[in-house]
Amino acid sequence: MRIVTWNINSVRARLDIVEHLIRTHQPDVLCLQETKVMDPDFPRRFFEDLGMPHLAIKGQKSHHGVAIAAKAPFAESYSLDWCGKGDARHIAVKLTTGQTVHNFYVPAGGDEPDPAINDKFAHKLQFLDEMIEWSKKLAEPSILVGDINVAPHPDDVWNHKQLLKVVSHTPVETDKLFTLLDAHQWVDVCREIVPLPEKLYSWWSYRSPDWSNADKGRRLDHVWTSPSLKAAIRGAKVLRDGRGWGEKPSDHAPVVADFEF
DNA sequence: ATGTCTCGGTTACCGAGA
Repeated sequence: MRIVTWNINSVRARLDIVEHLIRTHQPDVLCLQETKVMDPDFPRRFFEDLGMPHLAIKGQKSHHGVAIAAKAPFAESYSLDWCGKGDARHIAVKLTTGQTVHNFYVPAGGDEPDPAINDKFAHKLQFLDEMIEWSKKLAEPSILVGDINVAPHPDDVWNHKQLLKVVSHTPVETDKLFTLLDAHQWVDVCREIVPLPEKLYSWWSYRSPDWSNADKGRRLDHVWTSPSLKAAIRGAKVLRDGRGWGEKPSDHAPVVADFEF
């Protein structure tokens, strides 16, 4: 079972590289974030034609939006609301093999890491708090993927010291992420395969010219599993090359995880 | 402070969000 997560930064603007990902890496379950499309306009036919006709989508106009496409049917699917905002940041599917896949797009949090003056940062912290409470009560076996918008470890960013005051790597965010990991004893799948202190990133800003050479990356995209699924992990990798696919790449690379089930 | 993208509203650019 191959599960891939990718922040696509508008699915309709990047159908060419979504097709490339599906053809070259053959995910069984593809989780997308920032689809930026309302549900009636989602390119269903495109995924059907590529052999992934089973879709669970939660979109809204212009911003956010999540989707799961799969080769095989789901047992069920649903979306949860976070922070009472009614926005499109979560979609879940229960696989017929028994595991539930939760696909998240956590708020980015704006520029200023101070909840007193930045509502977007306050929203991000509240969102993570709700994920912590939810994780405490969550049933196994679960898989959590998506753009969490936090790079937890010093080796998840290109320069730990320089990023301590930059939203995505501030202590208040990384502390919450470790509390969140603890809340379900989540297994950080990529770090099982690529252990610390090796550097590992999944996002490189559009604003950094020559992104690959500069390599000012951050690991914002994650795949976590319940403890009971740890023995089923068979591999994981960030498709770094994916950051450069197409004429107009996403600023995120796809993350691939393989399981024996 | 800057850099660069997408989307949508009102246009052949601009503001917001990331």
